[in-house]
Amino acid sequence: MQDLLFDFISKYVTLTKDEMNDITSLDIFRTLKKGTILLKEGQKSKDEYFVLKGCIRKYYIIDGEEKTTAFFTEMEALTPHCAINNEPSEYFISCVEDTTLTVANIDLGVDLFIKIPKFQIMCSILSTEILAKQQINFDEFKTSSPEQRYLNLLQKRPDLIQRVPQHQLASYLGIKAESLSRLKARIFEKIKK
Amino acid sequence: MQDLLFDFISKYVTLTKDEMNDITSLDIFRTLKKGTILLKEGQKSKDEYFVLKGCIRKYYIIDGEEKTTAFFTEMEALTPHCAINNEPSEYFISCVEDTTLTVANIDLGVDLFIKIPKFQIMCSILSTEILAKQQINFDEFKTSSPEQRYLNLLQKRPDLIQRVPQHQLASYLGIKAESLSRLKARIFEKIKK
DNA sequence: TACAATCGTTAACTTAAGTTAAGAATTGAG
DNA sequence: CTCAATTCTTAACTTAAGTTAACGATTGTA
Repeated sequence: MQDLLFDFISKYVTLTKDEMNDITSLDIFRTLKKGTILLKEGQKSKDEYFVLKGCIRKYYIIDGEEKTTAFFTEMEALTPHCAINNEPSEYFISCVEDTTLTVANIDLGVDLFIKIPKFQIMCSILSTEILAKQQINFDEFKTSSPEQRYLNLLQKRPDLIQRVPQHQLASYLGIKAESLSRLKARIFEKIKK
Repeated sequence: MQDLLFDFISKYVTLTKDEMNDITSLDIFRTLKKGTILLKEGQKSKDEYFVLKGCIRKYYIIDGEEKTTAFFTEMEALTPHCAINNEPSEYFISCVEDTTLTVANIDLGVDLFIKIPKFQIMCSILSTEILAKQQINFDEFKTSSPEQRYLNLLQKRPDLIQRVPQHQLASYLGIKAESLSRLKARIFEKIKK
């Protein structure tokens, strides 16, 4: 399982055997059951997550309703806002499936930067990449209808539609579960003709 | 006008007189007329912008229609996607008002990093800040209705509503201009009661 | 100043999302 | 295996956004 992490890292920087051992000895790998809550609203935590296998989701509870705003699957990283600003979290993070991930305290990350300076390079590349992706996602979301968003998701992350409960997917698309059902039926009608 | 830039920088790092002179001598300040187009779809450019006074907007043309996805006002920076990936731009950038900004080639930015290493620190702080803001904005957008988005904007960026054409504001809120007019009338009705 | 273009609003009508409720299918726990 | 909870879909109705068109106000330009 750790190999998944090292394969990922190797795309950005080359680690020595010693450095890999340093990382392994940190004991940051966790396997969690579906439904496990990693972070709750109001909670302070400095943990960052990197998904190796499985899927986690970020959601708000607004007026008693869950609003899912993001999913993170294999090789995706999530640094909760509260880990940066040290304020109580405004959202929840939980496992959509049984999930294996790394849980790294953000301060421990800083230690690593000292021990393995090339990690800084990787992180600055990664954060640029994530920001760019984020901006494109936001633009696409703003400029398209729920139906277009669904079709777009079908192209870009077809796996998500299969592995995620539909009511979570609906709020991820900015609509209600009932609307998603109708929307899918509508699309299916069009294809049939 | 340059003082605005140095005031901004001073929040992150302290520059010496020499360093300030280095920056001034780069001749990166531009004042542009309302309506000036900084970047067109399909164009390749390595320029990054930092608004000192005025307002610029980023928009797509989709099926012949302008879709505005972002505004940048005083002390906000915009690095177009094409400046990073060196692909033709997918969107336009133009001046909403007469605008003074810095235009810096991204390669020139790299030179600066070598000449003034502390700029790297500032940039990594800035990119973390921007990513965090971006994520919160996206979450707010996803979890709220057009009406809530408008009310939210009224709280957070009341100036935008005044200085920006309503049809541009509408697409920024993810709706059509006519819907924005109705939405405002609706809100006004509620307040009147 | 005069004329054209752009802009903002209103109205009537269409389409799709929100709401409420119900029921079938699936999942999970005991 | 069984029962309860969760999930997904469908339906009927409401609300709001999209569409098309018109019109007055504002802006920019010749």
